Amino acid sequence: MTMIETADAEGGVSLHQRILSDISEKILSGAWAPGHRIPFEHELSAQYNCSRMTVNKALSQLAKAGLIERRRRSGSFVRQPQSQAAVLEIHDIRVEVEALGLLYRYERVARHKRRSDAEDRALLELGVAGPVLALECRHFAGKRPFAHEQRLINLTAVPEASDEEFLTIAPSPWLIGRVPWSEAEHRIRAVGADKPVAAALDIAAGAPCLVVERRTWSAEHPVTHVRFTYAADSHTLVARFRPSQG
Amino acid sequence: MTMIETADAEGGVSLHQRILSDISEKILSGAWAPGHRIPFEHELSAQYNCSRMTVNKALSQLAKAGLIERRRRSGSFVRQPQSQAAVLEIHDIRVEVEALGLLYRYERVARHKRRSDAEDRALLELGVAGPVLALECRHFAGKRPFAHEQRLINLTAVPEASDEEFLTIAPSPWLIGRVPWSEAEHRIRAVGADKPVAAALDIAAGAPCLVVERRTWSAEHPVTHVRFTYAADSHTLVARFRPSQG
DNA sequence: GTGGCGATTATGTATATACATATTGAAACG
DNA sequence: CGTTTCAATATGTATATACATAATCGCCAC
Repeated sequence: MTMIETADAEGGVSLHQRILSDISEKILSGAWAPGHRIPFEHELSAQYNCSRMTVNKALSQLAKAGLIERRRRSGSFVRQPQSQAAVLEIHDIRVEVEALGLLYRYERVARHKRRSDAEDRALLELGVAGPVLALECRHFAGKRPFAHEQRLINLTAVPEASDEEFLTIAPSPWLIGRVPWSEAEHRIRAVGADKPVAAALDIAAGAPCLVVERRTWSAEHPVTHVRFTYAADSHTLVARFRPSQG
Repeated sequence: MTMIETADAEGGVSLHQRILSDISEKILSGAWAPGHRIPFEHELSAQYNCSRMTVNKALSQLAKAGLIERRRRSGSFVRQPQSQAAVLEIHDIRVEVEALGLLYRYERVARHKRRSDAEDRALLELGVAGPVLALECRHFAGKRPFAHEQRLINLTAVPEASDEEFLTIAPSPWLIGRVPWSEAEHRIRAVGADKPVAAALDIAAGAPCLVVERRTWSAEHPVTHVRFTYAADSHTLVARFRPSQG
C-alpha cells in the first residue's frame, strides 16, 4: 500500500519546502561549514521518511541556488561562499517617481533619424551600418528634473519606431511589450556632468551624477542603448541578496 | 514495458532542457505574446512523447524564473514583462584589481573599538548599543588608490574581530568564511568626494565618486556595514539579465 | 609499488501512478 | 433570477521504480 502525504503533515508546508529550509538553515547558521558533507539522499529520505525523489528535488534546487555542490559517487557538500550575486531591480522611472509621491512628467527634447555613425555602432554593439533613431528626453519628479535620457534605437530591429514621435510616451514603455527582449546588460558608474547634461538636469557642470547604461538584445540582435543620468543625491540603486529557498 | 529515454535522444541534451528552451524561445521571440495560454501539461507530454512529470518540472521552473504564470484549472500563461531584475556580481576588490592585470595592495588606515553611537547604530540597523569595530582602509591598484573602505563590524555578532588588527588581511576576506551571511543589501549611488575620502583616493574634493554600501546580516543579526568609495572613472558595475534556462 | 580494470556507489533523469487542491462552469434549487 | 452545490479539470506534490552516468575504491597483475 502506498501512503502519500501530499499535504501538510503538520505545519502546512510541503515536505519539499521543509527539507529545503532545514538544510539552508544548517548551512547559513554555520552549523554545517563549507566543505561539510551533507547526508546522502538515502539517509535524508530515511530521516524524513520520504522517497529519494523528494530529497533529490530539494537538493538539486539547493545546488542550483549555489548553496551546495553535488558530486557523483561522493555526495553533496556545502560550497565555499563565493562571488556574491545580488539582484538589482530596474524599475521604470515613472513608477519610481510616483513611488516617491511626486508627480511624474516626461519631455522629449530632441529626435534625430540618421544612418549610424561609428559611435552609434559602438554603443549598440552593431556590426554593420544602418538607420538608427537618436532621442534625448527628460524625466521630471515634481518640478525638478530627475533623469536625463539619451537613447539609440536600432531601426533595423524596430522599424515601427520610425513613425513614433515619442512626444507623449517615453521610449522605455513604448519598447516594452512591443519588442521582446532576451538579454540586457547594465553598466553603472559615476561621472561628472558634462555641460549639456548639467543644463538638462539643472545642476552645475562637473557635479557628480549616477549613470545607468542599458543595452538590450532580442534574439541576438541589438535593439536599443540607453543612458540615464541622475543627479548625485536624487537616486540610489538597491540590490539585495538572500539565498533562495524556492 | 517501460521505455526510459534518460539520455540524449539526439542532441545530447536532456528532455527537460529541450522543453525548457523550446518554450523560452517561443516566449522571448514574441511568438507567444504575454497573456497567451501555453499548451496544457498533458498536451505537451503528448507532443514531446514524455510523461507529465517531466513537463511539470520544466513548467514549474519557468514559473519560478518568472516567465510564465500557472493557474490551477486554467492552465499556464505567458507573463507580462515586468520589473527587470538583473544580476549584479559583487567581486572581491583584490580579484577585481588582479583581473585588471594590476598589483593589488591593501592598507589599514585606522582602527577604533568603541561603544556604538547613534550613527553606528543607524548604519548597522542595530537596535541596542554595543561594542563595534570601526575600520578605515585603502585598496590600491598598482600605485594608485583604487578604493576607500569605511567599515563597521558589530562585535556582539563577531567577537573574534576584537583580536584582529586587520593590518595584513582586509576585512572582507577575513569575514567571509568566518561569518556565514544569510542576507545582504547593497546601495549604489554617486557622491562628491568629501575631504578625507578625496585625500585617501588622491583626487580633488567634490570629484564624482561611485559609492557601494553593503549591509550584511547573519540569521537576522546585523554583522557589518561597509562603504566602498571609488573614483569616478576607476570602476564600473555590470549587471546582466538573461532569462534563466536552468 | 604502480597501473589498469571492474564492482560499487551516489547522483541524474525519466516513467507511471496516486491523490490533493484550487478553480471554474454548469446543473440544481429556492 | 440569484445562489448554492457539485463535478470536471489542470496543476501541485509525493511515491516507487528503472536505468544512466560518473567517480571512486579495491583488487589483481605486473
